[in-house]
Amino acid sequence: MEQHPPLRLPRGRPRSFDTEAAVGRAMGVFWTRGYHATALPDLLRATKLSRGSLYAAFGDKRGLFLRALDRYIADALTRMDIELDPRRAPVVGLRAYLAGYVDRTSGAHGRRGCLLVATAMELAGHRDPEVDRRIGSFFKAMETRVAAELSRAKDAGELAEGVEPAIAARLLVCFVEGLRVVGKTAPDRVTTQATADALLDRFIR
Amino acid sequence: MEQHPPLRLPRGRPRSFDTEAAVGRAMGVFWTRGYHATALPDLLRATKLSRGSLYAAFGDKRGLFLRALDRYIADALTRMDIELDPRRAPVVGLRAYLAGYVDRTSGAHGRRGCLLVATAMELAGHRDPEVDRRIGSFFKAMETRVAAELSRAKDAGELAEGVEPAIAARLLVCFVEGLRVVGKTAPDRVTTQATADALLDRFIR
DNA sequence: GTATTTAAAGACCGTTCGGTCTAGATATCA
DNA sequence: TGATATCTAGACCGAACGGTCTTTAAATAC
Repeated sequence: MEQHPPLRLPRGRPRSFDTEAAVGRAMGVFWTRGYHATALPDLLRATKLSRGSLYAAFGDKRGLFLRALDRYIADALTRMDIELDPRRAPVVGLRAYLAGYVDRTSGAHGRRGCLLVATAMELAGHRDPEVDRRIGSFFKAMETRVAAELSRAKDAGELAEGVEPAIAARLLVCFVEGLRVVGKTAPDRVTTQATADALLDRFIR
Repeated sequence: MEQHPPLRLPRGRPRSFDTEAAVGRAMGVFWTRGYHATALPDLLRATKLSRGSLYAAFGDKRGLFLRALDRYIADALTRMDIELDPRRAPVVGLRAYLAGYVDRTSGAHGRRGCLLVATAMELAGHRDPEVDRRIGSFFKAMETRVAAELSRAKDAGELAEGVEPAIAARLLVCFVEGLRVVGKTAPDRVTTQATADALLDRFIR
Protein backbone atom coordinates (compact mmCIF):
# COMPACT_ATOMS: atom_id res chain seq x y z
CA MET A 1 0.00 0.00 0.00
CA GLU A 2 1.04 3.52 -0.60
CA GLN A 3 2.22 5.48 2.43
CA HIS A 4 0.07 8.56 2.66
CA PRO A 5 1.78 11.85 3.45
CA PRO A 6 0.83 13.46 6.81
CA LEU A 7 -2.10 15.19 5.09
CA ARG A 8 -1.99 18.43 7.07
CA LEU A 9 -4.39 20.99 5.82
CA PRO A 10 -2.77 24.02 4.27
CA ARG A 11 -2.80 27.26 6.20
CA GLY A 12 -4.58 29.82 4.05
CA ARG A 13 -7.70 30.22 2.01
CA PRO A 14 -8.38 27.03 0.05
CA ARG A 15 -8.72 26.94 -3.67
CA SER A 16 -12.27 27.84 -4.47
CA PHE A 17 -12.57 27.07 -8.18
CA ASP A 18 -12.76 23.72 -9.90
CA THR A 19 -9.62 23.26 -11.98
CA GLU A 20 -11.06 20.48 -14.08
CA ALA A 21 -14.17 22.47 -14.85
CA ALA A 22 -11.97 25.34 -15.97
CA VAL A 23 -10.06 22.98 -18.27
CA GLY A 24 -13.33 21.82 -19.72
CA ARG A 25 -14.50 25.36 -20.43
CA ALA A 26 -11.16 26.28 -21.94
CA MET A 27 -11.35 23.16 -24.09
CA GLY A 28 -14.61 24.41 -25.49
CA VAL A 29 -13.02 27.69 -26.54
CA PHE A 30 -9.96 26.10 -28.15
CA TRP A 31 -12.29 23.65 -29.84
CA THR A 32 -14.42 26.25 -31.56
CA ARG A 33 -11.74 28.86 -32.26
CA GLY A 34 -8.43 27.00 -32.58
CA TYR A 35 -5.23 27.72 -30.69
CA HIS A 36 -3.92 30.88 -32.31
CA ALA A 37 -7.31 32.50 -32.68
CA THR A 38 -8.04 32.05 -28.98
CA ALA A 39 -6.98 35.10 -26.98
CA LEU A 40 -6.47 35.31 -23.23
CA PRO A 41 -9.67 37.31 -22.67
CA ASP A 42 -11.62 34.49 -24.37
CA LEU A 43 -10.21 32.02 -21.87
CA LEU A 44 -10.79 34.32 -18.91
CA ARG A 45 -14.40 34.81 -19.92
CA ALA A 46 -14.99 31.09 -20.42
CA THR A 47 -13.25 29.94 -17.24
CA LYS A 48 -14.41 32.91 -15.16
CA LEU A 49 -10.91 33.12 -13.74
CA SER A 50 -8.76 36.15 -13.20
CA ARG A 51 -5.51 36.39 -15.10
CA GLY A 52 -3.59 35.70 -11.93
CA SER A 53 -5.51 32.56 -11.05
CA LEU A 54 -5.26 31.19 -14.56
CA TYR A 55 -1.51 31.67 -14.74
CA ALA A 56 -1.01 30.27 -11.23
CA ALA A 57 -3.02 27.17 -12.10
CA PHE A 58 -1.85 26.45 -15.63
CA GLY A 59 1.43 28.29 -16.19
CA ASP A 60 0.57 29.86 -19.49
CA LYS A 61 -1.75 29.65 -22.47
CA ARG A 62 0.04 26.65 -23.90
CA GLY A 63 -0.09 24.82 -20.58
CA LEU A 64 -3.84 25.26 -20.40
CA PHE A 65 -4.14 24.20 -24.02
CA LEU A 66 -2.23 20.98 -23.40
CA ARG A 67 -4.51 20.22 -20.45
CA ALA A 68 -7.52 20.84 -22.66
CA LEU A 69 -6.11 18.65 -25.40
CA ASP A 70 -5.46 15.86 -22.91
CA ARG A 71 -9.04 16.10 -21.75
CA TYR A 72 -10.34 15.98 -25.31
CA ILE A 73 -8.26 12.89 -26.04
CA ALA A 74 -9.26 11.15 -22.83
CA ASP A 75 -12.91 11.80 -23.58
CA ALA A 76 -12.57 10.40 -27.09
CA LEU A 77 -10.82 7.24 -25.95
CA THR A 78 -13.28 6.70 -23.12
CA ARG A 79 -16.13 6.96 -25.57
CA MET A 80 -14.42 4.46 -27.85
CA ASP A 81 -13.99 2.00 -25.00
CA ILE A 82 -17.70 2.21 -24.36
CA GLU A 83 -18.67 1.85 -28.01
CA LEU A 84 -16.27 -1.03 -28.56
CA ASP A 85 -17.31 -2.82 -25.39
CA PRO A 86 -15.86 -6.36 -25.67
CA ARG A 87 -19.11 -7.79 -24.31
CA ARG A 88 -20.91 -6.71 -27.44
CA ALA A 89 -20.63 -8.30 -30.84
CA PRO A 90 -17.70 -6.67 -32.65
CA VAL A 91 -19.78 -5.62 -35.65
CA VAL A 92 -22.24 -3.93 -33.33
CA GLY A 93 -19.38 -2.06 -31.72
CA LEU A 94 -17.95 -0.96 -35.04
CA ARG A 95 -21.35 0.27 -36.16
CA ALA A 96 -21.73 2.23 -32.95
CA TYR A 97 -18.27 3.69 -33.41
CA LEU A 98 -19.07 4.83 -36.94
CA ALA A 99 -22.53 6.04 -35.94
CA GLY A 100 -20.90 8.28 -33.35
CA TYR A 101 -18.72 9.85 -36.02
CA VAL A 102 -21.68 10.22 -38.36
CA ASP A 103 -23.43 12.13 -35.62
CA ARG A 104 -20.47 14.35 -34.83
CA THR A 105 -19.63 15.15 -38.46
CA SER A 106 -23.07 15.99 -39.85
CA GLY A 107 -24.90 19.28 -39.81
CA ALA A 108 -24.13 21.75 -37.05
CA HIS A 109 -22.11 19.22 -35.07
CA GLY A 110 -19.88 18.69 -38.06
CA ARG A 111 -19.41 22.41 -38.55
CA ARG A 112 -17.95 22.68 -35.06
CA GLY A 113 -15.10 20.45 -36.10
CA CYS A 114 -12.69 18.52 -33.94
CA LEU A 115 -10.10 19.88 -31.54
CA LEU A 116 -7.71 17.06 -32.30
CA VAL A 117 -7.81 17.35 -36.08
CA ALA A 118 -7.60 21.13 -35.87
CA THR A 119 -4.59 20.83 -33.58
CA ALA A 120 -2.95 18.29 -35.86
CA MET A 121 -3.27 20.64 -38.82
CA GLU A 122 -2.46 23.86 -36.95
CA LEU A 123 0.30 22.81 -34.57
CA ALA A 124 1.68 19.35 -35.38
CA GLY A 125 5.09 19.15 -36.97
CA HIS A 126 6.21 22.55 -35.73
CA ARG A 127 8.84 21.48 -33.22
CA ASP A 128 6.52 21.20 -30.28
CA PRO A 129 7.15 17.65 -29.05
CA GLU A 130 4.37 17.84 -26.46
CA VAL A 131 1.82 18.45 -29.16
CA ASP A 132 3.31 15.97 -31.62
CA ARG A 133 3.40 13.22 -29.03
CA ARG A 134 -0.25 13.69 -28.12
CA ILE A 135 -1.42 13.71 -31.72
CA GLY A 136 0.64 10.69 -32.65
CA SER A 137 -0.32 8.63 -29.62
CA PHE A 138 -3.99 9.41 -30.09
CA PHE A 139 -4.06 8.08 -33.63
CA LYS A 140 -2.11 5.06 -32.50
CA ALA A 141 -4.46 4.41 -29.58
CA MET A 142 -7.48 4.74 -31.79
CA GLU A 143 -6.02 2.47 -34.44
CA THR A 144 -5.11 -0.14 -31.83
CA ARG A 145 -8.65 -0.25 -30.48
CA VAL A 146 -10.20 -0.55 -33.92
CA ALA A 147 -7.69 -3.22 -34.91
CA ALA A 148 -8.55 -5.24 -31.81
CA GLU A 149 -12.23 -4.98 -32.61
CA LEU A 150 -11.62 -6.07 -36.20
CA SER A 151 -9.54 -8.97 -34.91
CA ARG A 152 -12.42 -10.06 -32.73
CA ALA A 153 -14.71 -9.77 -35.72
CA LYS A 154 -12.35 -11.86 -37.80
CA ASP A 155 -12.19 -14.55 -35.14
CA ALA A 156 -15.97 -14.59 -35.09
CA GLY A 157 -15.97 -15.10 -38.84
CA GLU A 158 -17.72 -11.79 -39.41
CA LEU A 159 -15.06 -10.19 -41.60
CA ALA A 160 -15.04 -10.38 -45.35
CA GLU A 161 -12.43 -12.59 -46.90
CA GLY A 162 -8.88 -11.30 -47.05
CA VAL A 163 -9.40 -8.36 -44.73
CA GLU A 164 -6.37 -7.63 -42.58
CA PRO A 165 -7.45 -6.13 -39.26
CA ALA A 166 -4.36 -3.95 -38.93
CA ILE A 167 -4.67 -2.40 -42.37
CA ALA A 168 -8.43 -2.10 -42.18
CA ALA A 169 -8.10 -0.37 -38.82
CA ARG A 170 -5.82 2.25 -40.29
CA LEU A 171 -8.27 2.67 -43.11
CA LEU A 172 -11.17 3.23 -40.75
CA VAL A 173 -9.20 5.78 -38.76
CA CYS A 174 -8.36 7.68 -41.94
CA PHE A 175 -11.99 7.55 -42.93
CA VAL A 176 -13.39 8.95 -39.69
CA GLU A 177 -10.76 11.69 -39.57
CA GLY A 178 -11.68 12.52 -43.14
CA LEU A 179 -15.30 12.71 -42.04
CA ARG A 180 -14.23 15.36 -39.56
CA VAL A 181 -12.66 17.38 -42.35
CA VAL A 182 -15.54 17.28 -44.81
CA GLY A 183 -17.87 17.58 -41.82
CA LYS A 184 -16.82 21.23 -41.63
CA THR A 185 -19.12 21.83 -44.59
CA ALA A 186 -22.06 20.54 -42.54
CA PRO A 187 -23.09 17.66 -44.81
CA ASP A 188 -26.48 16.08 -44.26
CA ARG A 189 -26.66 13.15 -41.94
CA VAL A 190 -28.31 10.71 -44.33
CA THR A 191 -25.51 10.96 -46.86
CA THR A 192 -22.84 10.67 -44.21
CA GLN A 193 -24.49 7.61 -42.73
CA ALA A 194 -24.80 6.02 -46.15
CA THR A 195 -21.11 6.63 -46.77
CA ALA A 196 -20.11 5.02 -43.49
CA ASP A 197 -22.39 2.06 -44.18
CA ALA A 198 -20.95 1.64 -47.65
CA LEU A 199 -17.50 1.38 -46.16
CA LEU A 200 -18.27 -1.04 -43.37
CA ASP A 201 -20.44 -3.24 -45.57
CA ARG A 202 -17.44 -3.93 -47.79
CA PHE A 203 -15.42 -5.22 -44.89
CA ILE A 204 -17.89 -7.39 -43.05
CA ARG A 205 -19.63 -10.51 -44.20
CA MET B 1 -15.01 38.94 -81.48
CA GLU B 2 -14.41 40.98 -78.45
CA GLN B 3 -13.75 44.65 -78.99
CA HIS B 4 -10.40 45.41 -77.49
CA PRO B 5 -10.09 48.57 -75.44
CA PRO B 6 -7.78 51.23 -76.90
CA LEU B 7 -4.85 49.51 -75.15
CA ARG B 8 -2.88 52.62 -74.40
CA LEU B 9 0.13 51.96 -72.31
CA PRO B 10 -0.04 53.49 -68.86
CA ARG B 11 2.02 56.54 -68.15
CA GLY B 12 4.37 55.70 -65.30
CA ARG B 13 6.79 53.01 -64.25
CA PRO B 14 5.28 49.62 -65.05
CA ARG B 15 4.80 46.89 -62.49
CA SER B 16 8.08 45.13 -62.10
CA PHE B 17 7.19 42.09 -60.00
CA ASP B 18 5.30 38.98 -60.95
CA THR B 19 2.01 38.96 -59.08
CA GLU B 20 1.36 35.28 -59.66
CA ALA B 21 4.81 34.32 -58.46
CA ALA B 22 4.18 36.33 -55.31
CA VAL B 23 0.90 34.47 -54.76
CA GLY B 24 2.77 31.21 -55.12
CA ARG B 25 5.38 32.17 -52.56
CA ALA B 26 2.73 33.41 -50.15
CA MET B 27 0.85 30.15 -50.65
CA GLY B 28 3.91 28.29 -49.47
CA VAL B 29 4.02 30.28 -46.26
CA PHE B 30 0.33 29.89 -45.47
CA TRP B 31 0.67 26.22 -46.30
CA THR B 32 3.41 25.51 -43.81
CA ARG B 33 2.34 27.89 -41.04
CA GLY B 34 -1.42 28.32 -41.33
CA TYR B 35 -3.34 31.57 -41.58
CA HIS B 36 -3.18 32.99 -38.07
CA ALA B 37 0.41 31.95 -37.45
CA THR B 38 1.56 33.71 -40.61
CA ALA B 39 2.64 37.27 -39.90
CA LEU B 40 3.11 40.08 -42.37
CA PRO B 41 6.92 39.95 -42.15
CA ASP B 42 6.77 36.25 -43.14
CA LEU B 43 4.86 37.20 -46.27
CA LEU B 44 7.13 40.13 -47.06
CA ARG B 45 10.18 37.91 -46.76
CA ALA B 46 8.68 35.19 -48.95
CA THR B 47 7.32 37.47 -51.65
CA LYS B 48 10.24 39.92 -51.48
CA LEU B 49 7.72 42.72 -51.67
CA SER B 50 7.58 45.88 -49.63
CA ARG B 51 4.58 46.45 -47.41
CA GLY B 52 3.31 49.09 -49.77
CA SER B 53 3.49 46.90 -52.84
CA LEU B 54 1.85 43.98 -51.11
CA TYR B 55 -1.08 46.05 -49.89
CA ALA B 56 -1.43 47.77 -53.25
CA ALA B 57 -1.52 44.43 -55.06
CA PHE B 58 -3.65 42.33 -52.71
CA GLY B 59 -5.55 44.66 -50.43
CA ASP B 60 -4.76 42.97 -47.16
CA LYS B 61 -3.54 39.76 -45.62
CA ARG B 62 -6.87 38.03 -46.12
CA GLY B 63 -7.00 39.07 -49.77
CA LEU B 64 -3.59 37.56 -50.41
CA PHE B 65 -4.63 34.44 -48.51
CA LEU B 66 -7.74 33.98 -50.66
CA ARG B 67 -5.59 34.31 -53.77
CA ALA B 68 -3.22 31.69 -52.40
CA LEU B 69 -6.10 29.39 -51.51
CA ASP B 70 -7.54 29.75 -55.01
CA ARG B 71 -4.18 28.81 -56.45
CA TYR B 72 -3.89 25.79 -54.20
CA ILE B 73 -7.36 24.61 -55.21
CA ALA B 74 -6.73 25.20 -58.89
CA ASP B 75 -3.50 23.22 -58.69
CA ALA B 76 -5.23 20.33 -56.96
CA LEU B 77 -8.07 20.16 -59.48
CA THR B 78 -5.70 20.42 -62.42
CA ARG B 79 -3.69 17.55 -61.03
CA MET B 80 -6.86 15.50 -60.64
CA ASP B 81 -7.87 16.18 -64.21
CA ILE B 82 -4.53 14.80 -65.31
CA GLU B 83 -4.66 11.76 -63.08
CA LEU B 84 -8.24 10.98 -64.04
CA ASP B 85 -7.62 11.48 -67.73
CA PRO B 86 -10.68 10.03 -69.52
CA ARG B 87 -8.39 8.44 -72.12
CA ARG B 88 -7.00 6.12 -69.49
CA ALA B 89 -8.76 3.16 -67.97
CA PRO B 90 -10.75 4.40 -64.97
CA VAL B 91 -9.11 2.01 -62.53
CA VAL B 92 -5.71 3.22 -63.66
CA GLY B 93 -6.82 6.78 -63.04
CA LEU B 94 -8.15 5.98 -59.60
CA ARG B 95 -4.93 4.24 -58.68
CA ALA B 96 -2.93 7.23 -59.86
CA TYR B 97 -5.18 9.53 -57.86
CA LEU B 98 -4.67 7.51 -54.69
CA ALA B 99 -0.95 7.07 -55.35
CA GLY B 100 -0.65 10.85 -55.47
CA TYR B 101 -2.22 11.13 -52.04
CA VAL B 102 -0.05 8.33 -50.69
CA ASP B 103 2.96 10.28 -51.84
CA ARG B 104 1.76 13.56 -50.38
CA THR B 105 0.72 12.10 -47.01
CA SER B 106 3.73 9.95 -46.16
CA GLY B 107 6.94 10.93 -44.44
CA ALA B 108 8.11 14.52 -44.70
CA HIS B 109 5.56 15.35 -47.39
CA GLY B 110 2.81 14.24 -45.06
CA ARG B 111 4.19 16.30 -42.21
CA ARG B 112 3.83 19.44 -44.28
CA GLY B 113 0.10 18.93 -44.38
CA CYS B 114 -2.45 20.48 -46.70
CA LEU B 115 -3.43 24.10 -47.03
CA LEU B 116 -7.01 23.21 -47.82
CA VAL B 117 -7.57 20.89 -44.88
CA ALA B 118 -5.78 23.27 -42.54
CA THR B 119 -7.97 26.11 -43.78
CA ALA B 120 -11.11 24.02 -43.41
CA MET B 121 -10.26 23.28 -39.79
CA GLU B 122 -8.93 26.73 -38.91
CA LEU B 123 -11.26 29.07 -40.76
CA ALA B 124 -14.34 27.29 -42.11
CA GLY B 125 -17.62 27.86 -40.36
CA HIS B 126 -16.58 31.17 -38.83
CA ARG B 127 -18.83 33.50 -40.81
CA ASP B 128 -16.37 34.06 -43.63
CA PRO B 129 -18.45 33.17 -46.70
CA GLU B 130 -15.48 33.57 -49.06
CA VAL B 131 -13.60 30.86 -47.22
CA ASP B 132 -16.62 28.61 -46.71
CA ARG B 133 -17.55 28.78 -50.36
CA ARG B 134 -14.07 27.78 -51.49
CA ILE B 135 -13.84 24.86 -49.08
CA GLY B 136 -17.30 23.58 -49.93
CA SER B 137 -16.90 23.89 -53.66
CA PHE B 138 -13.54 22.17 -53.59
CA PHE B 139 -14.89 19.08 -51.87
CA LYS B 140 -17.82 19.08 -54.24
CA ALA B 141 -15.58 19.40 -57.30
CA MET B 142 -13.34 16.63 -56.10
CA GLU B 143 -16.26 14.38 -55.33
CA THR B 144 -17.80 15.04 -58.73
CA ARG B 145 -14.62 14.05 -60.52
CA VAL B 146 -14.19 10.87 -58.52
CA ALA B 147 -17.85 9.97 -59.00
CA ALA B 148 -17.50 10.40 -62.75
CA GLU B 149 -14.47 8.16 -62.78
CA LEU B 150 -16.28 5.54 -60.72
CA SER B 151 -19.21 5.75 -63.09
CA ARG B 152 -16.90 5.10 -65.98
CA ALA B 153 -15.47 2.16 -64.10
CA LYS B 154 -18.92 0.83 -63.42
CA ASP B 155 -19.88 1.08 -67.09
CA ALA B 156 -16.72 -0.83 -67.91
CA GLY B 157 -17.75 -3.54 -65.49
CA GLU B 158 -14.76 -2.91 -63.31
CA LEU B 159 -16.61 -2.06 -60.13
CA ALA B 160 -17.51 -4.59 -57.48
CA GLU B 161 -21.14 -5.52 -57.25
CA GLY B 162 -23.49 -3.09 -55.56
CA VAL B 163 -21.06 -0.18 -55.47
CA GLU B 164 -22.78 3.17 -55.95
CA PRO B 165 -20.42 5.63 -57.65
CA ALA B 166 -21.85 8.65 -55.83
CA ILE B 167 -21.53 7.16 -52.37
CA ALA B 168 -18.18 5.54 -53.10
CA ALA B 169 -16.88 8.88 -54.38
CA ARG B 170 -17.76 10.58 -51.13
CA LEU B 171 -16.09 7.74 -49.29
CA LEU B 172 -12.89 8.13 -51.28
CA VAL B 173 -12.83 11.86 -50.67
CA CYS B 174 -13.23 11.31 -46.93
CA PHE B 175 -10.46 8.77 -47.05
CA VAL B 176 -7.92 10.95 -48.81
CA GLU B 177 -8.70 13.91 -46.58
CA GLY B 178 -8.25 11.61 -43.62
CA LEU B 179 -4.90 10.60 -45.06
CA ARG B 180 -3.91 14.25 -44.95
CA VAL B 181 -4.79 14.41 -41.27
CA VAL B 182 -2.96 11.29 -40.11
CA GLY B 183 -0.23 12.20 -42.59
CA LYS B 184 0.77 14.96 -40.16
CA THR B 185 2.39 12.21 -38.08
CA ALA B 186 4.63 11.31 -41.02
CA PRO B 187 3.55 7.67 -41.45
CA ASP B 188 5.70 5.41 -43.57
CA ARG B 189 4.87 5.14 -47.21
CA VAL B 190 4.50 1.38 -47.39
CA THR B 191 1.76 1.31 -44.78
CA THR B 192 -0.06 4.22 -46.35
CA GLN B 193 0.07 2.58 -49.77
CA ALA B 194 -1.20 -0.69 -48.33
CA THR B 195 -4.10 1.13 -46.73
CA ALA B 196 -5.06 2.83 -49.97
CA ASP B 197 -4.80 -0.46 -51.84
CA ALA B 198 -6.94 -2.23 -49.26
CA LEU B 199 -9.65 0.34 -49.81
CA LEU B 200 -9.66 0.37 -53.59
CA ASP B 201 -9.41 -3.39 -53.84
CA ARG B 202 -12.74 -3.71 -52.03
CA PHE B 203 -14.48 -1.53 -54.58
CA ILE B 204 -13.14 -2.82 -57.85
CA ARG B 205 -13.53 -6.22 -59.38
C1' DG C 1 -7.14 37.56 17.42
C1' DT C 2 -2.85 36.63 13.81
C1' DA C 3 -0.76 34.39 10.03
C1' DT C 4 -1.32 32.50 5.77
C1' DT C 5 -3.04 31.39 1.39
C1' DT C 6 -5.93 32.25 -2.43
C1' DA C 7 -9.08 34.87 -5.38
C1' DA C 8 -10.67 38.83 -8.30
C1' DA C 9 -9.76 43.06 -10.48
C1' DG C 10 -7.15 45.45 -13.22
C1' DA C 11 -3.00 48.38 -13.98
C1' DC C 12 0.97 47.65 -16.33
C1' DC C 13 4.84 45.70 -19.28
C1' DG C 14 7.27 45.09 -23.70
C1' DT C 15 6.28 43.02 -28.06
C1' DT C 16 3.97 42.15 -32.07
C1' DC C 17 0.00 42.57 -34.77
C1' DG C 18 -2.21 44.30 -39.34
C1' DG C 19 -2.25 48.33 -41.79
C1' DT C 20 -1.07 53.31 -43.44
C1' DC C 21 1.88 56.64 -45.01
C1' DT C 22 5.95 59.27 -46.54
C1' DA C 23 10.40 59.86 -48.95
C1' DG C 24 13.24 59.06 -52.44
C1' DA C 25 14.68 56.32 -56.35
C1' DT C 26 13.48 54.50 -60.81
C1' DA C 27 11.32 53.51 -65.05
C1' DT C 28 8.20 54.42 -68.44
C1' DC C 29 5.32 57.66 -71.84
C1' DA C 30 4.64 61.92 -74.15
C1' DT D 1 12.48 67.21 -70.18
C1' DG D 2 8.40 66.75 -67.54
C1' DA D 3 4.65 64.07 -65.95
C1' DT D 4 3.28 59.84 -64.23
C1' DA D 5 3.31 55.58 -61.94
C1' DT D 6 5.51 52.19 -59.42
C1' DC D 7 9.16 50.50 -56.61
C1' DT D 8 11.78 49.90 -51.81
C1' DA D 9 12.65 51.09 -47.21
C1' DG D 10 11.10 52.03 -43.14
C1' DA D 11 8.83 55.24 -39.84
C1' DC D 12 4.62 55.28 -37.79
C1' DC D 13 -0.15 54.13 -35.98
C1' DG D 14 -3.60 52.21 -32.66
C1' DA D 15 -4.90 47.92 -31.09
C1' DA D 16 -4.19 43.58 -29.38
C1' DC D 17 -1.12 40.17 -27.88
C1' DG D 18 0.77 37.05 -23.86
C1' DG D 19 2.36 37.66 -19.46
C1' DT D 20 3.57 39.97 -14.73
C1' DC D 21 2.50 42.30 -10.75
C1' DT D 22 0.04 44.93 -7.10
C1' DT D 23 -3.90 45.66 -4.39
C1' DT D 24 -7.62 44.32 -1.75
C1' DA D 25 -10.93 41.09 -0.05
C1' DA D 26 -12.03 36.65 1.67
C1' DA D 27 -11.38 32.17 3.76
C1' DT D 28 -8.99 29.04 6.37
C1' DA D 29 -5.56 27.13 10.40
C1' DC D 30 -3.72 28.18 14.55
